[in-house]
Amino acid sequence: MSEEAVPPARRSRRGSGAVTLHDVARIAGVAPITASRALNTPGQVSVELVRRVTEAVASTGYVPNRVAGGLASARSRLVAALVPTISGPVFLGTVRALNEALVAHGYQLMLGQSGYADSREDDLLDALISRRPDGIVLTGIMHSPLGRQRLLASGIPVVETWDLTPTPIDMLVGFSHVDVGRAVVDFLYAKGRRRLAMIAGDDERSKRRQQAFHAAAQAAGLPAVPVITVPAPTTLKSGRTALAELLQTSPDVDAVFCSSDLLALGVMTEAQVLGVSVPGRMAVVGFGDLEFAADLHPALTTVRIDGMAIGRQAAQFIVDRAEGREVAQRVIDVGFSIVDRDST
Amino acid sequence: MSEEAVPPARRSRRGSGAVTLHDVARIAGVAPITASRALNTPGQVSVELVRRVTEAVASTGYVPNRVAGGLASARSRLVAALVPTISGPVFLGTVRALNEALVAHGYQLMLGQSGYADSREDDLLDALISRRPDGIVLTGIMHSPLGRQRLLASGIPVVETWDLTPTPIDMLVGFSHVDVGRAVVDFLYAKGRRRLAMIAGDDERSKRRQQAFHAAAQAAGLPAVPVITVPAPTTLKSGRTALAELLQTSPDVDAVFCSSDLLALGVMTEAQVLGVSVPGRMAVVGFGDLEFAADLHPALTTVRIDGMAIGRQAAQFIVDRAEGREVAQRVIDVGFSIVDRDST
DNA sequence: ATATTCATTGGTAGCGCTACCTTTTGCGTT
DNA sequence: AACGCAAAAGGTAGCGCTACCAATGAATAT
Repeated sequence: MSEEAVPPARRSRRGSGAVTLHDVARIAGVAPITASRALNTPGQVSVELVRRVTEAVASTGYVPNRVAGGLASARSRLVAALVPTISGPVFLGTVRALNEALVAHGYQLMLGQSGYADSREDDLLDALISRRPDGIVLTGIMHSPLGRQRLLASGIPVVETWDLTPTPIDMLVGFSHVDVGRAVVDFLYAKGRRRLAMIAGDDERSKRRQQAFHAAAQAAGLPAVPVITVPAPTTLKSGRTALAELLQTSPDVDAVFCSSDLLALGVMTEAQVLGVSVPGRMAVVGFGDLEFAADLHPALTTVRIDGMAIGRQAAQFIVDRAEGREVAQRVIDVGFSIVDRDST
Repeated sequence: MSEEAVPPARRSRRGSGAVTLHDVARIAGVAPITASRALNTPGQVSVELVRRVTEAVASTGYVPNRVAGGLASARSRLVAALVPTISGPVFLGTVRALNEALVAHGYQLMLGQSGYADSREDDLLDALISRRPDGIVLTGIMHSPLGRQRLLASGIPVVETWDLTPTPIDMLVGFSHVDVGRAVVDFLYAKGRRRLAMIAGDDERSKRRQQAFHAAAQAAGLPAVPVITVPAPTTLKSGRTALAELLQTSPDVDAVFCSSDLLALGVMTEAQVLGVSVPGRMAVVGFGDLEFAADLHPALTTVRIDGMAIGRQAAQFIVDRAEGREVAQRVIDVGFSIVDRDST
């Protein structure tokens, strides 16, 4: 006689309790899919419905769940950046500009710090790929064959930066470290310097600059270039100790090319302590043109890299790819310049 | 007579084509859910099956899709960090340590840069919340009422850092800027300095230190403290110009408290140019104890904040919450110390 | 008047994973 | 031999959103 017992209108057993797009749609009196369009592609929905949906969003405090959106659309709108360390000020401008450009397009940046050791890089790469980012930006070039294979297999757009290579994985924004080494030799030679030295970090790119520097000096008929290698990341302190060591072994050096501005600051600090006049007895050239370089005393001559431009271009590459546009020019050389200030 | 036509074994209309957990399970000859457990909670699965699943993973190059996992489990394993700018070196150590600690627990860090203007903060907050992070770390305190409400409503664990407040949103790791201002006055007074000045960034926390500095000097019966305010983020350049300006109006100042080490470096640079001896005629105190402070010449006396400890503790807070552990002590004062070096 | 287009709205079916529950298996107990 | 019980394995049903397709009606073309 009695109806079958009504099934206990059981509330979804999971569910965060947060406002969902369905709630918004119900309140606005439209279908969920219409609410989705009203928010994502309002051009496809009548003005009236967009208004109602917008109102419902405001009244509920709805914040879309982009985890769900990402799963459904296979576009996470997340981009991963892989840097050796965020502490080194060199890549900071790149990361900042990258982040700003991405946020402007509705993307978010995930940070990955590999350390200067390659070993952790592969694990980190898997952790990042598991988030299915729409792009991966590497500072430097991926050398590990496993890493390359992993990236290729993932199908995720990749931008390598801060270097050039004839065999990029995908896209690239960088400049030639070999050219930098050569250009600094030419620059110092033109200034009348003949006894050149270099203080270089032990990372891949520093080494490349150092070798080119060495080779160019030799080609110019200059005496052998003493090189002091310091561990990455470079610091003011290692600049100081490196100069002290350098002057011990090669007291007649008249120009030092440092592989970072921080190193150069250390060199200038130590020079002042030792009573070595800059640029009088010794010229100093830095690398990076960090914000403080222009305001040191003496103002630091340095190799200027537009790290922010690198970041912006990397963001552009990835956004273009994510929106389905073909990237015509996959390799961009942003070049560099030597900013001639008072330390040379 | 004939069987019904076999439905066209239509390949899923979407799908990225990537290897999924189902593929792995099929190859290992187990149910998908068992494969999931073999990877996430291997203790619940027999050794034999774990081995087969692991093998299948290796043979296919499977990388789990944490977007899907995050949706299903309502745990994204993503943490958002909101900083004014990544360029200011002050928070860098915190972000680095935070990231390292999070990665060690399988979490990934998302970066949000609000700029020093509050206006963009609310939008950015929504963008971050839409990713449903398992935690949000703020550098500084959230003051915007809208932002506070948004955060509270989201139910996401929040850690405010680098400051103290009687009304934290949730959890907090910081120290008292007021105490810093006072302590530096005491320190300089004990060193015999009487004509104190301050060069302060125009951000919230600098201002608080500055006011306390001012008040403490007054309380000690010292003459009025001239203050030069410079825009955030602070730079070496603004330190130089600020000192020049300061000496113009108050030539008899014998101690300057700078609201960042970079500012202090600028002050020392300018002092050297102007022939003002440090610490002879003027003492300089920085803030932050950045890596380079100890190696300047003269070595910089500065307020040491353990930014990395702040980052690690913030990570601990969030991981604890995410794993369902109750956080007993929600507010941690990491304190500070004055590192007495040669500039005072 | 009919066919054809287009703009707008809605319905269905997943995306790849895990929470929750059920079933099966292996083993010791009485 | 029947039972109980824990461990191991599997089934089902979503998480909240969007791609794809279908339906509707209005406007235009023939």
